[in-house]
Amino acid sequence: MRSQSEPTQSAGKRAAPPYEQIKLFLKERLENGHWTPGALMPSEADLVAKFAVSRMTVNRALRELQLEGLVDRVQGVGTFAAQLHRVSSSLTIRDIHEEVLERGHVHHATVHLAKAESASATAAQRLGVGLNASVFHTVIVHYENGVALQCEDRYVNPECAPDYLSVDFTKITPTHYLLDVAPLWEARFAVEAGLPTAREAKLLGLKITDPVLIVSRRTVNRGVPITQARLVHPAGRYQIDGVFKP
Amino acid sequence: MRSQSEPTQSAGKRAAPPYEQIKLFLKERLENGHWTPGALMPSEADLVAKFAVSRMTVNRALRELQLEGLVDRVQGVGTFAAQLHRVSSSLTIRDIHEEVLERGHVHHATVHLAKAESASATAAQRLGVGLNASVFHTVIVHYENGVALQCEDRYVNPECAPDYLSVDFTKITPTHYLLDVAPLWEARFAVEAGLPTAREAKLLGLKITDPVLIVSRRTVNRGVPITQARLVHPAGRYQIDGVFKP
DNA sequence: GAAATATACTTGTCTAGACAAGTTTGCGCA
DNA sequence: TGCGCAAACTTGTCTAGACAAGTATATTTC
Repeated sequence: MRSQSEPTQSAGKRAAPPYEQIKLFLKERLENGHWTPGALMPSEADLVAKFAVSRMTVNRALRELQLEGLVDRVQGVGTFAAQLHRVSSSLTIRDIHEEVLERGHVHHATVHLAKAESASATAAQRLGVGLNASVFHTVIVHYENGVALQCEDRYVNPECAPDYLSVDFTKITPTHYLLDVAPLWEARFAVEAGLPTAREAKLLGLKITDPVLIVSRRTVNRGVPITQARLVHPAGRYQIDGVFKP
Repeated sequence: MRSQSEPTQSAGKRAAPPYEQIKLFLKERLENGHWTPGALMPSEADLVAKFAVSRMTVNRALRELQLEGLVDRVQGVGTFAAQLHRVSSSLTIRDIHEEVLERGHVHHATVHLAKAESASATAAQRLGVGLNASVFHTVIVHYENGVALQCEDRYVNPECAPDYLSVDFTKITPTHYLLDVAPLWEARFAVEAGLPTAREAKLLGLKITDPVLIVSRRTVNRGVPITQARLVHPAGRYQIDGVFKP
């Protein structure tokens, strides 16, 4: 017969493995403030005794909480409840198509430019290639339920995606396509406010004095630039959201 | 004598433990494209043989790569190189003081409002408390090297931080203070472009037609609202950056 | 040739040690 | 009373199994 604190099995659906039950127990204690940030938590030995499991099982639970940023561990000292500021302020920028679908809305795109060019100084600087290098350049507008949501101005390195220009970007986003053909290993991006260019204003149905949210993103693999995109969104029509709840 | 592929120890500094060496080996192979996303990677048994370690050691390496989003694992099938789009698009919003210091610059703050109020409809809605509930309200401008960078308009729940108004916010940021006294467990935030209010424009030295980057952030613990902040940044003076490189 | 079954392979998870390494606490001695 | 050392506690990491559970492959049977 298992002790009261021993990881148990419920009727019907399979119970979570003991290491997950221990994680959940500790998470709940953290959530209800039993240990405020900086507070010392029970040692591995304590938890081994409490849950009647092996130390490796307890260790896995604690290490995963540590990797999730919920606890801090110091060799020889102990395990402490963590302050959650850093982990609670993370957010993820999504592919526009996926984002719109997740809202239960309809995404469509119109292609306004798709051609090979010699890189201008701006293009070269944005993509990280040499002046006059051959680059692919697309300008696409994305809509949610018929409303312009994003103007995507993108340069692509032909070396990484030679067939880029033959793709129908009314059916698949460049982001999605490039994921398949040009896997990334590094990315840099920035989020800022600004004003649209005249062209962007026109494509988005804005005045050039209307504020926009600009996400710039550049991806690289093995030192080779893959793509650089400038994603422009009308203020009031688009925001990036984040939620944190362990 | 250790085999060629056995985790080894280098002269001088202590070698990484075997599980970390295996992670590094696999990361390097992933980085150089040896396995492109979706490709099947060696099984745990293969890696056990290759590195002459126990299966638990290999398992830990793979599981941590999985938690970092670099590989996908399917029980009974195998381990696969992951597509990195989602994990590569994450970024973290920092405390302004810490961010400025990290750039090697000087941060200072001026306090323009710090008082207890009855929550207006706007304040109540923003913080998630009842209309006319007592709330603390501060308006603070943060500078980097003397240049206004952020106007912070914040409401705080007195229940969570009763001594909030007695704090000198020219010496510590509200974010930092609240971290200590009112640990969070949940957070919601949004990043968008917009225009400043007349007051924000004045405090930031802007015209009300100048675009701004607005970060809204609300934190909660055990269902109780802690704080809500509207952080307004002049376009051109501030951006949120992210870098991804496993 | 298809279906059923067995076998093999793979990940998921656990145990019960073990030793390394770091830190804290307690004890003995000057 | 303070210092040095030993003991105890704690996390870091590893081993060598073991069994569970999922999937893929091979074999057997109809």
